Amino acid sequence: MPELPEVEVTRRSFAHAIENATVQAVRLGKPLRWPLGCDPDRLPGRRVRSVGRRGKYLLLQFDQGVLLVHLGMSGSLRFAPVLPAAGAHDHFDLVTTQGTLRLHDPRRFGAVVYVDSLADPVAHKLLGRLGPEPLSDAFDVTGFQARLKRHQSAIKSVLLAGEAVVGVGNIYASEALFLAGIRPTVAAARLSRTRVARLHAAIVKVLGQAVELGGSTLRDFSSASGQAGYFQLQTMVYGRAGLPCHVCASPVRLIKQGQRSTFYCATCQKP
DNA sequence: AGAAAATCCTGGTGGC
DNA sequence: TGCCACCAGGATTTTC
Repeated sequence: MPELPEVEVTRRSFAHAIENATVQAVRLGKPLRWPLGCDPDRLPGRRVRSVGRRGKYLLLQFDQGVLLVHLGMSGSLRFAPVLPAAGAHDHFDLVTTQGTLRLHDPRRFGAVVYVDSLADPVAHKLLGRLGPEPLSDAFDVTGFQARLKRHQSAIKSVLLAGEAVVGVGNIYASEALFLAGIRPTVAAARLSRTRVARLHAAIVKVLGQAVELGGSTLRDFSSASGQAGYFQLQTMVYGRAGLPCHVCASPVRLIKQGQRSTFYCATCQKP
């Protein structure tokens, strides 16, 4: 399940290789979350300028227009000079002079959307409400606390919503809250400045570390070059319900928050 | 208005 | 072994 680190690892794994390539063809498979938003025949001839990222969206910047790619829950990208024939779950191919970029996504929660520019209303609808990037200077304690103050709901749910900070998904939300010693059920607005600072540091640390380690393979994540990630070897609480906490040995608890699983240690994480 | 629930989808798993 | 109910979850849409 790709969260920000997986998306960033994917970006780094093919950004350089696809830069300056010219699009030759587009192949569409089954429908994804949203329609492409343009006639696929408009894309051949365009040149790939760069591959950026905003939250969990990859941004393929052409000399004219931008392709937004979201991996959803089960999506992964491959980029190689030659790829085998498309399988049942390969729903998008961008064939270029330097290789083919392919989206493989069994559950089809992912999306590939074309916009003429990031100022386009469609792009604004998808990207406009996103909070600051956690691994950039735009993510600071003061601003983070100000945004948390606006939400009375549980801090775990607020992190997932992506308005206070973008890119923290279900796995890393549990992990960051454990690192910060904060109970996931605490109302976001009630966190003290000290605890917000701890959470801020924890998010930066856990996401940064996950990027360094190549993302998570809790399901079957691999980068666009096929390299698996290693983060799953080091989760402190996620997926460890009933197992002893690595710090204090009390059993890790599992609760549901907004239909999502949350893992925490009742001893290490204070309400 | 803000928060919770429903929704999309399919592979994997556990029970019988 | 087969069948089935159920779970996983990002982000939008709908309901409360």
